Amino acid sequence: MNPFDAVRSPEALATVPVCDRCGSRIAGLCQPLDSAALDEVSSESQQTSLTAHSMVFREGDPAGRIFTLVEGFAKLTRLLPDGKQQVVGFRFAGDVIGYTTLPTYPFDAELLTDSRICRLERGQLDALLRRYPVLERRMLDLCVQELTATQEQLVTVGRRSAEARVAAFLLSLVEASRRRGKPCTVLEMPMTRADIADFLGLTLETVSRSLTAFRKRGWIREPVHHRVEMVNLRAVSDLAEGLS
Amino acid sequence: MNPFDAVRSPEALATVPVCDRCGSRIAGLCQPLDSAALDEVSSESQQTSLTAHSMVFREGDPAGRIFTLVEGFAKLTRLLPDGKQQVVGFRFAGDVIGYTTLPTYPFDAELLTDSRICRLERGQLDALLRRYPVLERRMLDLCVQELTATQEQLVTVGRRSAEARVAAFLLSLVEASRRRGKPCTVLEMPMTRADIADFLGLTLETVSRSLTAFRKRGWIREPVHHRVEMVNLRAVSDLAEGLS
DNA sequence: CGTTTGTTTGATCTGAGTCAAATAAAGTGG
DNA sequence: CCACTTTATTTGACTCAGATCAAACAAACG
Repeated sequence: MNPFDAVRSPEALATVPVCDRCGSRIAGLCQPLDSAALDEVSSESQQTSLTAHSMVFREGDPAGRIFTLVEGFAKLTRLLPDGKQQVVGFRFAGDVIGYTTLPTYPFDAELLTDSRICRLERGQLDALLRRYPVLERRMLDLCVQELTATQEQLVTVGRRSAEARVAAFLLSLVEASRRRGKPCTVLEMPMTRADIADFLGLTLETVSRSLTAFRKRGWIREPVHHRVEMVNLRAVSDLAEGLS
Repeated sequence: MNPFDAVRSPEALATVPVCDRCGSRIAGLCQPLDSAALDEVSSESQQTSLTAHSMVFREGDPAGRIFTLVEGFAKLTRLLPDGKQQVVGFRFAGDVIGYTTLPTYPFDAELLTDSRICRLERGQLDALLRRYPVLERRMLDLCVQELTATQEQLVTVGRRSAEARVAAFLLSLVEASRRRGKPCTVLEMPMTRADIADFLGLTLETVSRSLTAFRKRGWIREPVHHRVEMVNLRAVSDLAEGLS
């Protein structure tokens, strides 16, 4: 009855059926739907595999589709008038990409790795929204979540030192991994130093220097390219909090 | 029919009845309601006058109410672990404050001036949402708007020089004034240099120096305290865009 | 009218940007 | 599979925008 219950009782999610297309018990759009509804969504949505560096959509494209990232990593970027890019966020398996009430997408979405994405046409989405009003609430929840995360990011970029920003970024990777149900200390990190820098409002050299410093202090390891191991999570989070 | 139409046709807003309590043809929550619905909301909402520096709510308070700022100015802030504050946004007459699907407010809301606010209990809001499903869509629209603005702010704070940030801030005041239907070159600016600095990720000294520089270049004037006159809007917006 | 709070301005310092060059890794086509 | 190109990362030297520290001034306030 109370439309806020969905958020108040996250433990209820465990009982929700999982969309076999989107695999999205985690964070996807379909989370609040029952099995019948899931079948309908499944039958209307298209799943595709795309290679790294594909554009899911571009800033300014008519926002005609909504996507769930089933497998892989993506970055969301805006192009500045002076040609530089600002990364406004990263997306992980289970995340929804491209839901907006605006007529066009407000940023580029580019895949960082080979990925599978689940695609839903806006017309179909509208029909689903009419049939399952709970979905509209779901979209609002996702939007609030994203807004809160963006405000958090604003604090990080606005007030923290370079190393603290990089530390906060590493923690956000840990958090994203936890959300996907893999609370593991070895994390995929498919973004380049330049991507991270554009996300944090730094230069790629400064990001590199910070990560090198963390490595030398024994806080992290990079066993292979595009993978970090968090050795001393405590030290990293203290630095991120500014308690250095 | 199409739930996105509300956003696609902003010109339709002119025909929407105005909430006499909230005065919110501009941006308020009640915008999409018809007269009958407005009467119901009016009878259930409370209007109060509050003095400058009152807290509308604090970060972490149970999010039991939603507010419309009828008259006045507010700032939204988050407190960092190290005690510094980040201003995540300013709010103007007509804006909604405190709508969230989270169980608690994610930031402080403090009034900058004597203000009138319209208050709605969450239980009443839930009832309204059930009765007027269009309101849920409205909340989603507002959330998307806010998200877009916050991402914009992220770009400003992450990538622009100090003067460009201050210029962008001034432009956002102009834009907010325009949204309230007063496209005027003399603007209320009730926030202190420290507030602006905390919003832009700068120090108050740097904000002061930037504004002084703009004044010396004849781009702005400050006829009285807490009021700016935009003399050369073009110069300011060129600087904000980084075309300086 | 004294006190508090906000603003301006100056002098100095420093964290992160810039420029540059050396590796290292990942593609790519023969 | 290997030479060759391209792209990503690291490291060093130098610079500068903006922070910090400090003090004078102005406005608001009780």
